[in-house]
Amino acid sequence: MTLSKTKILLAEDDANLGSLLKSYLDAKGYATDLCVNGIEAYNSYIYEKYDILLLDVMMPLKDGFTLAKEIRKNDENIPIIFLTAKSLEVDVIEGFNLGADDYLTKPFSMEELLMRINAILRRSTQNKPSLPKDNIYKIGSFIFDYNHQTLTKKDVVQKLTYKEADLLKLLCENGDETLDRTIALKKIWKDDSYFNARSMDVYIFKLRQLFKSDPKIEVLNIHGKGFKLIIKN
Amino acid sequence: MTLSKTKILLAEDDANLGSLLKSYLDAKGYATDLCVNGIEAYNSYIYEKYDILLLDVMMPLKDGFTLAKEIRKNDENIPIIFLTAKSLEVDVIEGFNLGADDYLTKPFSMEELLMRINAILRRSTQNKPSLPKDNIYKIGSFIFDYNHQTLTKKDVVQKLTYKEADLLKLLCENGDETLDRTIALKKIWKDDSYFNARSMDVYIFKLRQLFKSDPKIEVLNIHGKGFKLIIKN
DNA sequence: AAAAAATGTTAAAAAGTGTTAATTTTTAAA
DNA sequence: TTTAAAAATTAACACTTTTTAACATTTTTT
Repeated sequence: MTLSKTKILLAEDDANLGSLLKSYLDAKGYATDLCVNGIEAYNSYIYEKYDILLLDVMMPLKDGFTLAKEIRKNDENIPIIFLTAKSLEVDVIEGFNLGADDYLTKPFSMEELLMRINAILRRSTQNKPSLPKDNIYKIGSFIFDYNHQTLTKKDVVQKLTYKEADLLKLLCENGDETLDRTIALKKIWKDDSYFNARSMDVYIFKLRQLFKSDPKIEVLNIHGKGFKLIIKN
Repeated sequence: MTLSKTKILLAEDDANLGSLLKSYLDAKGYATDLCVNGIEAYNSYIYEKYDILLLDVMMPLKDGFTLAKEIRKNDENIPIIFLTAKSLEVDVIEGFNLGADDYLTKPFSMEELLMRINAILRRSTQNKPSLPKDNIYKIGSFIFDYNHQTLTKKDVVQKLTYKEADLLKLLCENGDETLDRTIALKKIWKDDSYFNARSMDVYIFKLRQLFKSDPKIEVLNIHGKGFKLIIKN
């Protein structure tokens, strides 16, 4: 399963900064389209579906504010971050009045930009159509319902404990990627220590017990990294 | 009808800046609680329900980052803006890693702060369940009226005790989030002790008894954390 | 190949919760 | 003010979940 990447539209007329940002963001796993002026950016926006827009305010042909105004006519909701060298108060206010989610003044660190992008995406993608999260996963011949903490096979309902359910959910969410030990420990146990790690190993064992009736399901250990849930067919 | 205001928790040890911000925000229609140190802010957080937290990073007794870490254990989702005089890169990164939504470096204009608060609230309140009218909640086939302390099914009216009603209200307010034991104990019993915790367990049992005629309603225990009211469909 | 590190497995200890009933405290009626 | 009823707390015991400990096995490093 290939998870589709988050799409970013970057409108920046400074070629150096633009390509630097694009390659940084792409390296971080995003799919970034770089446009060098407002017209080009608008065309890209029309033809592609983006998750977030990074707009330079001062650009040739069409400035960032005008561009944002046009885009907002189509989409009230798409996240926008303005990037600008100007730090005049009035501009910041105007930016936010256009429904901006953030307003960064150059120079900024790329890492901070990344953090801010993620902070916004965290909120904007969780409110997507699938609003009430079902949290129901199909695992081989089993149905795993996280909200009700149950694992069902045919008509046999198995009640899961909180930790079992949490760990299984993390494994499910990771698809065929490896779930890192440290990530799981921080998310579920809130702390990555020796004993918590051993506790997690016990839970991995318990999950394997739960699934042992279905030989197609395997909780694979990646030595020194973590675990991966694979469903053979 | 009095529309309830958006509640802001402002933790700022500089008394001048603090009261300036509070009066500005209050004038803009928010209900702002000002705390002058991290401990006080944590207590306010426990006892009140806020829509957004503005945390100074450097505060006496407990710094903003530590405070945020503790709060995040209870609520992964509540919006947090850090306010700080430090502009060191590493702090910004740490702030966002704690799940911050924004990070403002002093001095900032109050208008910009307001804009940033609104930009975040716009996204975070989108998926909030609409507030119940007059403290009346629909729970599966039951109607729970907090003001009258009654639980009604069809035409059968059950009178609830104070503690039953208080606890049920907290569970309802939490939606499908887990109601933390410690939070419930501090809010209802005013003190988190062993015996109060056992008392609360007895009340959980009583609530389950009240709902046992509707198998779709479940008061789920999250081991070591608290309880969660879920309505199956 | 031996040592070290990581993981698998099982069992016991510790912590937390469910349930019932007795006791104490509070409330409201006489 | 006294007293019965209701509400809340405390106690007791059963049970569940999680952690810790111990030892076996596998994988990686030296």
